Amino acid sequence: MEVRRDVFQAIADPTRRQIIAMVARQPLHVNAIAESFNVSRQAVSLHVKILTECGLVVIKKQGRERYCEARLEQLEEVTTWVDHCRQFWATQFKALDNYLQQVQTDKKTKR
Amino acid sequence: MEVRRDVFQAIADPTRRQIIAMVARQPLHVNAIAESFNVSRQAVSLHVKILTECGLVVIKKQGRERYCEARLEQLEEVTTWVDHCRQFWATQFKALDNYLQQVQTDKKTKR
DNA sequence: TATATTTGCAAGCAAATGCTTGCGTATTTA
DNA sequence: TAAATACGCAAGCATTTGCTTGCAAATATA
Repeated sequence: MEVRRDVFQAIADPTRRQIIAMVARQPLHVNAIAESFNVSRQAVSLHVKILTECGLVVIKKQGRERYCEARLEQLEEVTTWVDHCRQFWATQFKALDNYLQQVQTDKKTKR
Repeated sequence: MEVRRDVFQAIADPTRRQIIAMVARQPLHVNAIAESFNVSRQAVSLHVKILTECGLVVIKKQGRERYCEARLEQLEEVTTWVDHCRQFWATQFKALDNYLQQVQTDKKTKR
């Protein structure tokens, strides 16, 4: 059974984020990606491997080259989590609003 | 000058994501957070510190307790990046669409 | 078929990460 | 004032991460 990589962890690395942004524009093979970075080809290759392991990138073999294509559906997990948190957050402030309004009403009633 | 922590790195850890989700619902002090986890108070304290360093959480002192409040504006950086990538991605497919449509048109013209 | 190119895999290593334990400090409570 | 509570800091340690170098496999080219 394959251990599913964590998408959040995958995008934590700035180099990997750059790679994702690059292949989102257009599919690229590993060497083409590596040319844009100062690290070795193997380092890039490893980053790509991590990205494929969490489904953010898929490899299409074409002869001896391997093209990396972005699969950004996986980023859904990230936006979903962010939205989730934001929703709670908004609710929290709404509750505060309600409370303040209540205080205001009480004041009026008292007066 | 303070070294700004990376938001992406901050949310890479599942424990920290949980902490963010918790304090997004309501402010909590460190011990209250720690009770929900199996790790030590100090471990949680360290996670909170990391979260404050990247601005996702602010500490409000109240007596001897320190309340952690969420500051989710910082998550903007994450959603912005995701949207950015998605936009390129969509453009890529649009380009493919245009190409296919062109091929189709050419066929018709030829015929 | 011999050589060049693209790539993955494995070993090794320094730095970062996440955790624990022990101790000190500030604040509250008895 | 003395004890309890909430918390940060620092040291120590195992694991993970990110990188490099060396080598082997697959495919293309001469």
